[in-house]
Amino acid sequence: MSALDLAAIFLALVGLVGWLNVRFFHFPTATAMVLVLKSSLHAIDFDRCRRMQRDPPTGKITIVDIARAAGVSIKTVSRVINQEEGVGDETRARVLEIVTTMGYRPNVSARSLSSRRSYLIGVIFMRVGAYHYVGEVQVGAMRACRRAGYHLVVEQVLPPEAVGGVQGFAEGLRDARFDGVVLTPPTCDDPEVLAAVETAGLPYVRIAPHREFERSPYVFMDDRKAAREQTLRLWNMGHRRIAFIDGPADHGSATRRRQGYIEALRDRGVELRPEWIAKGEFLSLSGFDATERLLALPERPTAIFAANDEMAVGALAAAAKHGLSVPRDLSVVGFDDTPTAEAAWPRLTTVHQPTAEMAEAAVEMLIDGFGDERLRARVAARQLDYSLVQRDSAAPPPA
Amino acid sequence: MSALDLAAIFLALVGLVGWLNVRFFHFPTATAMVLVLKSSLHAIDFDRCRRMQRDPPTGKITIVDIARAAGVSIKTVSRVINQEEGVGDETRARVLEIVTTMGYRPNVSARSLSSRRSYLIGVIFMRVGAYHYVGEVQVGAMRACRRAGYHLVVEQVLPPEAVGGVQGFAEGLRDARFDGVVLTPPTCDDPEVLAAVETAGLPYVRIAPHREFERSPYVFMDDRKAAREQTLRLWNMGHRRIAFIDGPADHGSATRRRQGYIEALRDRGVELRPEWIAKGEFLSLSGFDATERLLALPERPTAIFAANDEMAVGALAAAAKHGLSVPRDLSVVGFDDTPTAEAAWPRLTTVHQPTAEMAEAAVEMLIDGFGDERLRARVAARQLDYSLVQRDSAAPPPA
DNA sequence: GACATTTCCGACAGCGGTGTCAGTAATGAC
DNA sequence: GTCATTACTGACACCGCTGTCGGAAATGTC
Repeated sequence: MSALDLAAIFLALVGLVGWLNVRFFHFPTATAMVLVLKSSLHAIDFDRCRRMQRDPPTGKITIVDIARAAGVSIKTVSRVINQEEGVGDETRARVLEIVTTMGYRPNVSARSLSSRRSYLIGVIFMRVGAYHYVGEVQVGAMRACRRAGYHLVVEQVLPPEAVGGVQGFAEGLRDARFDGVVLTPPTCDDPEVLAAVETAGLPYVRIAPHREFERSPYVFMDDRKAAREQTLRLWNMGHRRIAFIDGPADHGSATRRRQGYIEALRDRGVELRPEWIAKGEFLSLSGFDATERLLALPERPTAIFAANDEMAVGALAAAAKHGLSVPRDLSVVGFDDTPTAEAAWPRLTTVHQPTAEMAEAAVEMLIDGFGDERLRARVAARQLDYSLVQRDSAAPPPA
Repeated sequence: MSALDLAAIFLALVGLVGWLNVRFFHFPTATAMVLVLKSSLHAIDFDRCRRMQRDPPTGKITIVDIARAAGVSIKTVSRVINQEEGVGDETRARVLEIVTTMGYRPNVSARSLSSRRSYLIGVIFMRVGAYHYVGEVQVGAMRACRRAGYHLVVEQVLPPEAVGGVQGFAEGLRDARFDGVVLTPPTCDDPEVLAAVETAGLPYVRIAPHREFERSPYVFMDDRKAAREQTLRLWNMGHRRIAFIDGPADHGSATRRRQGYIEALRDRGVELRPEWIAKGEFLSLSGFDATERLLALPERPTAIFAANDEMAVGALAAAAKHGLSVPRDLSVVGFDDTPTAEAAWPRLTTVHQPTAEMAEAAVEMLIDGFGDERLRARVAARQLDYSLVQRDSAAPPPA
C-alpha cells in the first residue's frame, strides 16, 4: 500500500471524506499535502539514482524505476520512450536524461505482449544454399532492422521435396509473431508460402517476385534493362557475335535477362540466331556445357554473356579447356556480381545486383508500413539501381 | 486485498457509500460489495468477449479458452503445454486433445515475459561475407531451433573498422533477450564480443574457437587430424613432393591444418622443406599467387594441398595458366568442401567440414543447458567428424 | 479408522510494458 | 470573470502466460 493510499484513508478517517474524489489522490483543499508527497518522492529518487549508478547496473531497471526517479507516472515514461506526443519538453528531457544515465532499455517481451508488436522481422528463404544471395539479403535487412530497433529472424521454408516443408514453416510463422516478413525468391512466388503468410495475417514485402505484382508490395531491379546494357557493352567493344547462356525456364530473372539480351541485339539490328542462346541451369557446370556447345558452332561467338556469374565461371573453365585465353580470344561476362565473380580468373566483368539494398528497402517498407494501416492494403513497389562492373573478362574481340 | 478494496470497505463502513462514483464501484450495500467486486471482474470479461467477437475473430485462442473448454484451470493447461509433471494422465490427454483440435499456440511474448525465456537463439557473425559458412551455420542452427520450438535471430558484429562495431552489437544483445547465442569465428575469439556477451549474462556456445577453450562450451572438429589425413591421402597416391598453401597467420584453423600437414610428412619421414609451405590468405587470388611461386621451384611439387577450397581454386587457375592439366600433371586438394569445390573445374577433392552439424550441436548444447543451471558454468566441448571427399582434382603423380 | 504423505490441481500474484480514459492546469474566447 | 478548449499527465486495466503456494483428494501406514 502506497503512502498516497494511506493518506487517503487517513483523510477519510479524520472526516475529510467529503472531499474525496473518485480517485483517492486529488484533494482540492489539501494541495500542500500533494506537493509534499510529490517532493518527498523526489528526495527518494535522487537517492535511488545514486544507488543505481553505484551498484552494478543489473539490467533489471524497469519503467517503474525510471518513473519514480523522474517523478512521473510510468505512462509518461512510456510516452517518452515511444516518442508519443503529449509530453512537455521539460518532462521529456528529464525522463530522457534519467533513461540514459540509468541505462534503461524497455523489455521487449512486455512491450510486445501489450502492444502486439514483436520487433521481429522474418526473412524467408527456401534454399539457404544460394549462400551469397542469402548473405547479402541478411546484411541489408539487418542494417534496416538495427536502425529501427528491430531484430532479424531467419526462417526457412523447406524445399517441396522435404517432408513437411511449408507445414513446419507455417507453424513457425504462427508462434514467432513477426511484425512482418520479407520473402526472397523463390519463396516470394510460391503459392503455398504466400497463403501461409497471408493466413497468418502478416504484412510482407517480396523481393524480386516475378508474378502477381499487385498481390503485395515488393522491391525489384530492372533485370531486363541491365541485361540489355550488359549486351550493349559487349557490342560497343566491337563484338558482333554475342552468345547468351540462359537460366532455368521457370526463373523469372533469367527470363528478363534473356529479354534484355534479345532486345539489345534487336536494337542494333542484329538478326537473332536461336543457336546463340544456350540453355543453362544457373550452375557452373551447366555454364561449362553450354559454352562447349557454343564454341562448337561453325560461327563461334566472340563474346559470351552468361545469365549469372556461376555459369560465367563455368564458361571460363570451358574456355581454358579449349585453350582460349579470356578475354583475348573470348570475352565472358556474367550477372549478379557475386564473390565468385571477383574470385574468378580472370576477374569477371558483370552486373552488380543491389541485393543487400533491396533487402534493406524491403525491411524499411515493412517497418514504415506498421505506422498506418497494414501495408498489404496499399501496393507499393520500389525499384533499385543495378550497376555495371568492369573487370578483366571482357575486351574487344580479336582482330 | 488491495488498498482500493480496503478503502472501499472503510468508506462503506463509515456510511459514505452514497458518495462513491458509479464508475468506481457500484454497490448498493456493504455486503453486496464483495460480490460486486468479484463479479465486476466478470463484467469486464464479458466486455472483452464481446469486443473479441466484434473485432476480427482472429484465431486468438488463449490459454483461458483451452482451460474453459477442458474444464480445468489455466495453470493445468500451462503444465500440460510445458510438459511439467503433476497432471493426471487423463487430464493431460484431454487438454492435449483440446489444444490440438482448437489449434492453440501459446503466445510467445506472454510466455517469455513471465518465464524470462525468449525462445530466441542468436547467431553472431562478423563478416556475413563468408557466405557459404554463414549459410551452413544457419541451416544447422535452424534445424536445432525448429526441433525445440526456438527461432533463430542473426546478429552481426560489425568488423572493427566499422563505426560502433561492438557497441551497436552489445546494445542489440541487451534488448533482444536471447536465451543464448552461438558465436562463430572470428567472433568467438574476439575479446570485446566475449565481454559483451558475458556482461549481458547470456549463455553461449562457440564454434571452432582457437583459444581460451575453458572459457565456455564449444563445438569443434579436428582440423589437424583432417589435414594430416588429407596429406596422407596424397602420399598414398604416390606423391612425394607435396606442397601446402597456408592461411592467414592469425587464423586458428589454418594453423591447425598446417600442423596436420607437417605431422603427416614427419610421420612418413619426409624432410620438411620450408619452401613447400607457401603463404596464402584464404582467398582465391592468394592461392593463385602461391601456386605460381610453388610451380617456380626447381623441384616442382606434384601435389598442392591448399588450406581452403578457395585457394585451391586459385591453384587450379594457376595450373591452367601454366598449361598443367589437373589432375594429370598436378594434383590439387582443398579443405572445407564449399560449393566452390563442387563447382570448380575439375571438381575439387577436399575435406568436408560439418559446419551445419557443428552449428546444430551448438544450438542443442545451448537449449539443453537451459534446463539446469546456466551452461556456462560447466564447460563442455563437442567434437564432430570431418570426412574426406574424393572428387576429380587429385590423382597419382605423372610417371 | 486416524493420520501422514503424496498426487493433482487451482487461485492468484506477478512479469513489464501499452491503451484507455479521466482528470487538472493552462490557455483562449467572449 | 466565466466557460470551453487544449495540453499534459496519471491511474488502472489488461496483454497471456508462469511461479508460488496452499488446499483437496487419493493413497499409504499402522
